[in-house]
Amino acid sequence: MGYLPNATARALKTKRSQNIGVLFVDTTHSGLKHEYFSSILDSLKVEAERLGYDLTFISKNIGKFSMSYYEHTRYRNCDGVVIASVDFRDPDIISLVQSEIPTVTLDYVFEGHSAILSDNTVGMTAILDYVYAKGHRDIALIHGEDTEVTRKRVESFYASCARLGLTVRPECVKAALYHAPASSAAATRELLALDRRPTCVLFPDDYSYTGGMNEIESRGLAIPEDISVVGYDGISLSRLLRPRLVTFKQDAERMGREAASQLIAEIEGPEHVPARLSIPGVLLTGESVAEV
Amino acid sequence: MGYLPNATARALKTKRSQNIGVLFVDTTHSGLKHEYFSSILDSLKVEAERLGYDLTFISKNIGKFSMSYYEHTRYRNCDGVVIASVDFRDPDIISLVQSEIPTVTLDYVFEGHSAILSDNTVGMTAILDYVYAKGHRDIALIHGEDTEVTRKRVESFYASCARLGLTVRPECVKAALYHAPASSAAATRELLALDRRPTCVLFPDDYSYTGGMNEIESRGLAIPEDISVVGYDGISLSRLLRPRLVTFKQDAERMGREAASQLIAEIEGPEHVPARLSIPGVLLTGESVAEV
DNA sequence: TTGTATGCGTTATCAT
DNA sequence: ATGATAACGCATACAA
Repeated sequence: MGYLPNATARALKTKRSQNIGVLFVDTTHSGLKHEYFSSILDSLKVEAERLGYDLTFISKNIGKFSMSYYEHTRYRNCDGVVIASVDFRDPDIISLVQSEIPTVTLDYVFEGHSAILSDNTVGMTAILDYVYAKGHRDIALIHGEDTEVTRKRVESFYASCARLGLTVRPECVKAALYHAPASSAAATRELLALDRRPTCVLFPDDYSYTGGMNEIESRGLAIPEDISVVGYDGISLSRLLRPRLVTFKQDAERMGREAASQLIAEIEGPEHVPARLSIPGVLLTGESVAEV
Repeated sequence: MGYLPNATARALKTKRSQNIGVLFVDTTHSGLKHEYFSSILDSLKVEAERLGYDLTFISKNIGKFSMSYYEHTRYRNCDGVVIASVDFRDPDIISLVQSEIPTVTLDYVFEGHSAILSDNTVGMTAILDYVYAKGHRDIALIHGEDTEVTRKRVESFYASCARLGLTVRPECVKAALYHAPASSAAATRELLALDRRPTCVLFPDDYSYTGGMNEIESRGLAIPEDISVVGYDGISLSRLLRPRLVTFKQDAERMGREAASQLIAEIEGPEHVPARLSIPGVLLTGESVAEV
């Protein structure tokens, strides 16, 4: 009969807000535009709402006042925080994680805290097995900036090459930035200028690949006839490019869902033990890798 | 010295939460994955935070309890709500807008309330002028589901054709769904089956176009040699497809920013008069429209 | 079972 | 100016 509960008053009393903080920092100002992250956010939202929680974005600055993430989380009384797409070495992030507030990180592990991980080791292994089976023996890698994800993929790249008996030429491993086509374009330019061109190039992600794609095509080279390429992420773009891009699809939808349920389990049952979930992906084939 | 303000207690006292509700309902479960909307959300977030407000998602159900949008907004004590990507004829939306809570809608006008509008009339006009200049006289339109945006575009399509002296064949205007490649694929199939094939097809949006693209290519037809195509939105995908898609870019970044500043102006100054902002876009050219 | 006081952390008001 | 106090709306603990 017209009565409306008031979450504010309830939260003040119970110390529980039924509200989850979300940390999506647009490092490169592409946080939410990256389909991998927007998919995670989407499923995170759906699952959190299903379990009775709302989502609030947590930022460093609220107006003129600058707060730490921890302070902002406390300020908003969030019961827990999902941390994704940030610099995990930021002391501010570290102190949030080490506080009393339950946290779940995506694609990064803090010892003793829950983490949802895309299996980058398996992903890179699957890619190398695929291109090896296609006959490639001289494979270049363009990797993203130095993060835990990158380290996993690079390690797996070297390990797989060793297992397959491939020698990796140092000049064929280039550093670039994630989700930045121009950066991968520059790395591609260097690879194409080598005396002996690799037969296949692995890109940091599907979107970055488009920078390399333009670079290759503008030189009059054909994909995959002249050079083979592989992406990472498996976003819808990879299905729409021609030739269709071989890539490793990360199950972003499941990652968001698991992050929500894991965090809420921790909020509601403090005895709940932190878990480390590795979410499997799947190799998507296409026409971007030639048989050699 | 370790003192932390508590937004909950402050909100309880002041009736102001410095928190803005966001309504992004995944009608087709693609809400946040649509680059147009994720761009809006991104810039909305940045601007709101700059002005000292946080963002909380508002949904219909919070756990087992089902609430109206209005109830949910009150429950969370939101100072205002940004409404995007929803069914604006939903009575629940209408009662939220008609309540005492300040609202700003995107791409829809409620009389007496603020709205941020992408200029669909100008967009469609620009497209028709462009394809007319390229020599096309037999143009087909695949439009999205019945919304205000669609109505604007369809009206502008007919008006532009009339102005240019083009006759529109009824069988060349097809209904499909936004952001649903399969739906546009079906419409494309019907158009291709016509005795007299139109020389140019306008799609509901860039992403939907990919459904039509596959349909056209699978018939062995070439774009734009056999048939010309135009998208809408100007998302990054449109710059990456080959041939590059002619499309009308909506300034999503500015729309999000204006929505935030407009809503906050209204929250902070109740005397603030509701505004109707039309945000201009720009035609992006490509190679998807042939000279005929 | 049903009802009534107390306090959560703020801000605003009032008296000093 | 400075400091004490009531009230915001709810949940909880306790009394009836």
